[in-house]
Amino acid sequence: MTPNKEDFIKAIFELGGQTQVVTNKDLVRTLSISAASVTEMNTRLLKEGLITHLPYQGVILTEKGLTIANQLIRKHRIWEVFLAEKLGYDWNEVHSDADLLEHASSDLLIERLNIFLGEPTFDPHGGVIPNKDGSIPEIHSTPLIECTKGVQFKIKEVDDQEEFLEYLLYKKVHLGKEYTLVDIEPYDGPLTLKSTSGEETIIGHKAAFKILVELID
Amino acid sequence: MTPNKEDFIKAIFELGGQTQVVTNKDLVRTLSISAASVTEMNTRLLKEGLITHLPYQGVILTEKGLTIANQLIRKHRIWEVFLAEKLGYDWNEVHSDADLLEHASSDLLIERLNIFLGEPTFDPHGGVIPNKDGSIPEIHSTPLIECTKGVQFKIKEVDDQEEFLEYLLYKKVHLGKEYTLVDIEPYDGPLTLKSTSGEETIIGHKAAFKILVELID
DNA sequence: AACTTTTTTTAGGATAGACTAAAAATTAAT
DNA sequence: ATTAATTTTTAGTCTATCCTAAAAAAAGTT
Ligand SMILES: [Mn+2]
Ligand SMILES: [Mn+2]
Ligand SMILES: [Mn+2]
Ligand SMILES: [Mn+2]
Repeated sequence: MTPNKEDFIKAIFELGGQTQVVTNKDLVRTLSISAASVTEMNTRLLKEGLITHLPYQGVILTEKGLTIANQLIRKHRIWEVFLAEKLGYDWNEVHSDADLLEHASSDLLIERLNIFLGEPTFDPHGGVIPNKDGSIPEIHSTPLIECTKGVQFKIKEVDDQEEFLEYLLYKKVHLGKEYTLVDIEPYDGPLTLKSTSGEETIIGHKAAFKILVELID
Repeated sequence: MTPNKEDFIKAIFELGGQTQVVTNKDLVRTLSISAASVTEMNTRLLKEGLITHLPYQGVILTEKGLTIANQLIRKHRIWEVFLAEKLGYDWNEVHSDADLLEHASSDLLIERLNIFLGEPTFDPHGGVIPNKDGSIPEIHSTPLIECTKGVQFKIKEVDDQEEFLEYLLYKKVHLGKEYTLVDIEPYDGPLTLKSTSGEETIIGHKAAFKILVELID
């Protein structure tokens, strides 16, 4: 296993490759490599039994590939917790360093780091940290976009694109914060949130897809 | 710069390449690669102006190469401090993980980690941590082998080969510990040390080359 | 159904790194 | 001074990863 293969498998997973066929096009866009390189990498991973390949359609992860993806994500997210909690990174800064460190971490290192961090369950974006064996703890949260006017909720997880995190930082939206959804405009209009302390925040319709919340009874 | 090049330059430095010519043979032994691969890497580094090459003799680091070596050693040693102090590694365990992490560390990460660790001066083996700009703080210690019978000293630095560190762990020799050199046998014989608490430790002649001490007046 | 656009694959190359085997140069030993 | 042993270099391959350009297949449009 090499860093490139690991990142490739992780990309397939993040594009839904556990359940759906992921197209070469998507991987070209995500990894910023040529279409030819994607075809090549597919061939390699197929030979190693990490993916199933449907010619001219795309790829799906095998059980083996899925385990590798989740173990890499475990490393990535544990490093993110370290960077955020111990080194004072903001949540929009952690991604690129964790993306390198994840490939330079022995299993022993990760386990010791995990203990040092107090065996966290979530990364700084609310992403759940997979178990050592590659399995994933069950989580129970709803996309904000599916909420109806009037409900109360708590922020549980957000998309980890750097620009989106900067946007949330600007909007003062962070994990654990509680709001009431006071308004949601039709025709893909904006959402108005009101925090427990009374400030109102307006966020765009598309942002509401990238925020997962837990409803408060 | 790639991990391989970095490690190669570091190896040249550790073999004395700042001042002496380092032979291909030495690099073959240190890096466990073929002689042909050493010649090849020499050609590459020469082209980049990181080394001076004397055909059929060996290589010396240029200023540029030296800076890269010291900056890599800085990263390596800062990681070693982290592994030992925060994750509970013994001093014989830190090397291999630090050897990977050093290549996956942005400058920003290292500076933040350095601050988190309290800007340490030495690594767990007493090796001095180079400055950010690649310069090296002056240090003042003597090889134990050069000490004479009767002197008192404090352990300042030890060779960082894994087996040697295990040996020292077994002999209960650690950084900062103070001893009196009660006996040193002629004909490359053993040395007898007596700690302040009274225990006597006998160590081999060759081990005394790998231990640096500071004399206590 | 035929034409156009998009996507995937193939073909042909490039670079970094590492290997073995053979040739050339240097050093050591008669 | 030869010969022998060691070390370095060259030549020829290999794998992983990336690329561009062209061909083939699939999807979209009239
Ligand atoms: Mn990565
Ligand atoms: Mn994350
Ligand atoms: Mn290294
Ligand atoms: Mn060290």
